Amino acid sequence: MSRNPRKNTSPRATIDDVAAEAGVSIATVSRVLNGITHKASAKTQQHVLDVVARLDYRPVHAGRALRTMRSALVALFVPDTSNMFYATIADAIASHLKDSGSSMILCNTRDEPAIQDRFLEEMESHLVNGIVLLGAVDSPGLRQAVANRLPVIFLNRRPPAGVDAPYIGVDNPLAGREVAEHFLERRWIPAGAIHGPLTSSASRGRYQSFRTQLARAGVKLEKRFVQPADLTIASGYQAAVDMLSERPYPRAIFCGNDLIAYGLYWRCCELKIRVPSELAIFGFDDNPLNEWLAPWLDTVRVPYEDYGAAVARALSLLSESPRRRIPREVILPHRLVIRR
Amino acid sequence: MSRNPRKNTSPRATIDDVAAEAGVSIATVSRVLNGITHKASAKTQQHVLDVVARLDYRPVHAGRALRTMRSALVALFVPDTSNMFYATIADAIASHLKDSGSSMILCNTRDEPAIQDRFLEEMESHLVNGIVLLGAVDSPGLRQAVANRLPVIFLNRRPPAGVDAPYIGVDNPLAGREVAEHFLERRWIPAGAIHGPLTSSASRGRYQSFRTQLARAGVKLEKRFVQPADLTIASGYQAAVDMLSERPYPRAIFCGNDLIAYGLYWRCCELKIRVPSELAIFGFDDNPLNEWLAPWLDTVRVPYEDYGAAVARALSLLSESPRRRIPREVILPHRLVIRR
DNA sequence: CATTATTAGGAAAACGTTTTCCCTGAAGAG
DNA sequence: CTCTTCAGGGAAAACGTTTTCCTAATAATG
Repeated sequence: MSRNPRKNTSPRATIDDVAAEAGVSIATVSRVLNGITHKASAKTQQHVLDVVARLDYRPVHAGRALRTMRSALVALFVPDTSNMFYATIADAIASHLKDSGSSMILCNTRDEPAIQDRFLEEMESHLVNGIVLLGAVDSPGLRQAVANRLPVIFLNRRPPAGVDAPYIGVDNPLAGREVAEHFLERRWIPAGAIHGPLTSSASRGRYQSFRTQLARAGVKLEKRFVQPADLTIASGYQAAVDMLSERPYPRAIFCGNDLIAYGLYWRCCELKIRVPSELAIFGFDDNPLNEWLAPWLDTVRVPYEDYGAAVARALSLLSESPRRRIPREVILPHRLVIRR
Repeated sequence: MSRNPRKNTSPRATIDDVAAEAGVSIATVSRVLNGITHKASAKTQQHVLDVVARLDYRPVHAGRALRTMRSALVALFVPDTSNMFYATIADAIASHLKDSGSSMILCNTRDEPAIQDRFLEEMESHLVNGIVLLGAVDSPGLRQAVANRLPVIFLNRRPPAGVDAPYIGVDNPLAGREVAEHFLERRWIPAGAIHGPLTSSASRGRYQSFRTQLARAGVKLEKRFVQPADLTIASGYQAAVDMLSERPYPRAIFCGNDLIAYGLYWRCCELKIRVPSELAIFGFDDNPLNEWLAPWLDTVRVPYEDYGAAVARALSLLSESPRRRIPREVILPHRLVIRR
């Protein structure tokens, strides 16, 4: 019978109300709701479910979390919310999480270690079931978190050296080589590159293997045709200003991501450089806006949609067997997108 | 002294550990951490804080939530995560929430009532401190939620008729009138419009007062120069295909938002219509990408940044005085952005 | 028939907080 | 000196779950 006979004043029914109304104990209600079928007869189960529906009972997560020390929450860390590429991945992940009953807390780290660490602490306090680091940056708190066995997953950027945690992403070095091959086929020489921060494994992998693959074919990147940039439009624009300060221009430029490519394109417009006939631009990510706003852009398509399922799968493995071996990395397929 | 002498095996310290270590009761620890200064001497407070720091203690939210029936969570409902306009607002809100110690759960409703209702139920179970509806859609669950006194706030779109809840947003009808005035000044006649779903108070307000203001000056919108669309690029493109199927074209078109304008622009490019000299395009929102990708677009700037503070403020009012009168609406200033 | 195994379910402990009482000692008022 | 007030702090209840034991009745086995 109900444990707590006090009448419930709030508009919401609790498990006690359900138990009282159904004439069973709260243990039974809990078990039925959690699908523990072998502890209650079919008749009882159905009866409880009926009462649950009638009272519109829904368990409060806090109670469950307190008992099980696991919440129905997953945190997604994103370095830049304004990048649609990340937004799309966030959406894919959120929709898969919803299928497994979890909600997603969004944390914008702005690529700053201090902010990331504050969020890591906060998410630990929330007992989140997973911390998905889309574009993590190295930080003391990150290493601490992994050491404390927090359920972290690295997305898109590999864990920093010495940190052992699962990784999901594309094969950046392979993609970089393929882009180089494309440059060579098209005789896009001299070639240039505006690469992202080399502290990021993704940016580094793309750029370095692009460069070495060209070198293998005897093509050197001129020093002034290589510029670093942050992964933003503004930064790409600035790099373009520097690189295109005098002629001759490179025949084509490989950019660390699509936003950099947007910035470069803007500068090309200002300089009346025709894209791609005069100067071709190659990006990375295949930002969903490209189709409409950047038909001039060749790029590497990263399979957003697949991220959602991959993350959901990794998280479920992580939670059901925190200590067992789970795949250390999942490599998703990319694809070069060449626009006419 | 400590209530629970059992040794804590987990890596994380609990309030019991802190109390034991500091030689005080858990009540005192709790009070110190919550800033109840008049229940502990300054010396005790400092001592407790020292121990808290030494043990790296951080309260588990679930315990607190269970006791207080309020979590440190706020839900943000968004109709379309892939719209950078919404992403930017989400970011502004999240960063203000973080300042007040809350985290943000992101819910993508896809503008569908059924999905919105599922999220509403889920968020109620999470005991969220606020549900911020950025672009709400009418639904049974929404009315239920307001009736149940859930802490909802309407952003950008007003609550549906008969629903009493606070609203934060711009003055859409005023903006629509101003755009009409601009059209008249520039002699942009004949004018056209691709408006968003008229079920949305925002889309309706913009479009209708644009139309009536033109009418007041004796300018009628021709029927074939008015098309409905969803607030997406693809839908804007489709509307443009229909509207521009034959000449003559309108001199300028007012779009329900910037994404529609992007779709329209794409069609103009296909048809070799010069923008804006031949056909001017006016959008709404001032998508952050415009600066770089859509220099041809005039638009209405909605003050993203102000949304964060306004929401944080409304939420704090809502939580500290759930029944007291709080402002029924907060109107933020907009501004016409006219690009050369 | 006597024993054992199984099924169905309940009582109560636990999870980590906050908060309501309550108590003690000391200071202040008369 | 007695009475009141107040500052400082503790014990324990409560929040809503899940889960570990435990028990009673029934079914299976010898």
